[in-house]
Amino acid sequence: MKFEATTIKDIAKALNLSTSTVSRALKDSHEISKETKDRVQACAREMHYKPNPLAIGLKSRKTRSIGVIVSEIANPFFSQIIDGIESIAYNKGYNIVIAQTRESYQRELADLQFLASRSIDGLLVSVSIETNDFSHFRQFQNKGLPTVFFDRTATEVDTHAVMLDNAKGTYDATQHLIAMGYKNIAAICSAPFLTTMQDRLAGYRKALQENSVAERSDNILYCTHAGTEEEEIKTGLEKMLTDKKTPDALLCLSDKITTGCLRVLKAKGIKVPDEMGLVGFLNNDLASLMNPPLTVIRQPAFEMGKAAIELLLQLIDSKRPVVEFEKRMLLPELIVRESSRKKPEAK
Amino acid sequence: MKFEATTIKDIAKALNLSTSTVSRALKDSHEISKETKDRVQACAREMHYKPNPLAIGLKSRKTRSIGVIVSEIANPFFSQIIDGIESIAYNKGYNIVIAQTRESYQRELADLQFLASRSIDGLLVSVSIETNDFSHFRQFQNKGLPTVFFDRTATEVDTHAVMLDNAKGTYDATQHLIAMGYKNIAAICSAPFLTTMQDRLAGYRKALQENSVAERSDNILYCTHAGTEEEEIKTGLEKMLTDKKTPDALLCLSDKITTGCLRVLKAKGIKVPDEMGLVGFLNNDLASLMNPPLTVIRQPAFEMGKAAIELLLQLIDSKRPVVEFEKRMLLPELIVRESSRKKPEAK
DNA sequence: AAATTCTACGCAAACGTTCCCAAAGTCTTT
DNA sequence: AAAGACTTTGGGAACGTTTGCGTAGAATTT
Repeated sequence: MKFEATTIKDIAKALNLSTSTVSRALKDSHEISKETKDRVQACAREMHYKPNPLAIGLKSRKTRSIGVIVSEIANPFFSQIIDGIESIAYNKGYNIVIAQTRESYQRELADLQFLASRSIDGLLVSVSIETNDFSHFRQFQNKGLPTVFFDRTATEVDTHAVMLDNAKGTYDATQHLIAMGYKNIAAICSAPFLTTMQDRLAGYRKALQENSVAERSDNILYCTHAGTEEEEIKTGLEKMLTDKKTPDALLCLSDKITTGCLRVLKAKGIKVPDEMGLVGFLNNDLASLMNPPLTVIRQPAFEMGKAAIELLLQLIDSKRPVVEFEKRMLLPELIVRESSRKKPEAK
Repeated sequence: MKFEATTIKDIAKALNLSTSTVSRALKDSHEISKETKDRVQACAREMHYKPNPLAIGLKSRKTRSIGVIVSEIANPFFSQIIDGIESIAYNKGYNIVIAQTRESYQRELADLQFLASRSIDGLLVSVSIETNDFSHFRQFQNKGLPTVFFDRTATEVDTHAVMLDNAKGTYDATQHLIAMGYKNIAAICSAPFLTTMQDRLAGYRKALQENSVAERSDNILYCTHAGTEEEEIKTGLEKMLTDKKTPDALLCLSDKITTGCLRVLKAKGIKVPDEMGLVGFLNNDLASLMNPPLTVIRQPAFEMGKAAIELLLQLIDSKRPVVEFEKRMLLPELIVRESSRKKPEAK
């Protein structure tokens, strides 16, 4: 029952040739006669010969597979990115090996070890929320593992990266909210370590400043668990709402925060947008069908995945060590819907 | 710059031993003295030795990686399944290699070739919508590739499978709609080849029969592209709606159909549930936040992924050829919300 | 003291490729 | 006609492991 694949040796034996000749004939080498090539190739087809990638990998030290580390596969944002990665990988004959950290630094460490020991040709990673030390990536990169970061990047590691223009995303959204008449906009963040969060906050602040709105520190809420714990959002929000100066709009700085906030508001019977405006990051096609239809900052996730693997392949294929690294910046899209409807002039 | 990993040979040289001794010491063989083992293991740790999986794979014909073929990575239902698969794979030291078909039979063929030639230890697959010939899977299975189907199974291939009790899902949903006062329930399907669709239709029919509701053939709409083409749903639905006997509720037999229908209804200004009840398959956490909150048939996707890989590992680990195959049936969950609210007694 | 068994290790083949180096044959050049 | 240059093929090492078999020496048995 055990299946024995046909090898180059089998072909050699069948045709009374040496393995080297067969190997060369198979790759259409110029130093093999047309006649022999034809015979070999015909025989290979007939015997359903498939090269053994392990043997090739062992010999060439290339595996034509790349590792991908994300925090959560089931998060639509990340699965859209993986979709983009796969679409390029498939065309280039690479396959992708996936690992998820579930936002744990320890898991990230383990995943990296695991993948790297599996001899991948390159690595694509979006760091976990817990991670604030990036030396493990630097270490593997120095050992010769081509690495590209996407979405959440590691500042301390010098390599290609693809990210959103996060500041622009929140800047546009905040400008929009202000234009719609919202006066007191709270920003709900996840973990402060993430460069994405820092940039998003910066965009928010810039827009406030440009409109001469004073920033209020109690208008910034950190939910360190990235909304994994809805409880965290709930208590944070409750505190904010019982405050004297309750915000009139929420700017949610990540996908999970956005849906988490909406859930909490709904549970507390707070009407969006009548009692509270809402804009947030969200990469879910269902945003337009929600109640209310959500104004979202949408990331070009698919394109981000494509860009990341393109940069990685470029790194892998480059003959000489790459020293100039590219930070590719993608533009967010503000999709305006009901949840940030113009405020009726409050008396 | 090129990184050279330390090998067993390096350790052997450093300690003046043979590679066989090192190899055996590393795996704690009884025929190596305690003393030597300690020395070898210490040295291995010190030199950061990592076994080369390609070499091991070449020797053992095992790679500790399994292939996964789904139609769309970015579909939340599938990414939840992949999440489940990964969670088990990680613990067992397997990694997962992912390919997507985008519902194309040709891609499925190519993906299978691609993955199988990559020497995976086993395969997990949910067939594409276009597929109605399963011989390619049978062929690889016969060659010794352990295969397990999930969600969309291949009837003609004799192996383990994990699926939803699809008939129960639609049966429960239809019963529910009838109980809520809906009299004329249309079923919106995707491709008729899929066993899932056939089973779902059967559940719908069974419920109709048990309630002595005559089935009307013009109440069944096939959207062969699985809602990839929203246009298809739209024209199909329009035809249905201009009919004399317009349905008063829609039963959507797949995730994409569900959201597609809702989108079309919304565009046409048809109010759900007041003018049209709606129940459908949907594995998206946002269903409760939608307008209206959707009554959905939810599949235990994460568990499905776990079950699938458990069965696969069982197949891989079994010493003797497995002849008894298990069809594991998971239960759907009907989550009742607003979109199937009780009908006010018409006139 | 010889024969036997153990213990602890080394040798070398094998997994399926690739590729450097020869070598045999043909063809061209002087 | 001899020398060189191609053309086409084969031999065999190497990639990093594992593993069957062999063996030297020690320990045990007769």
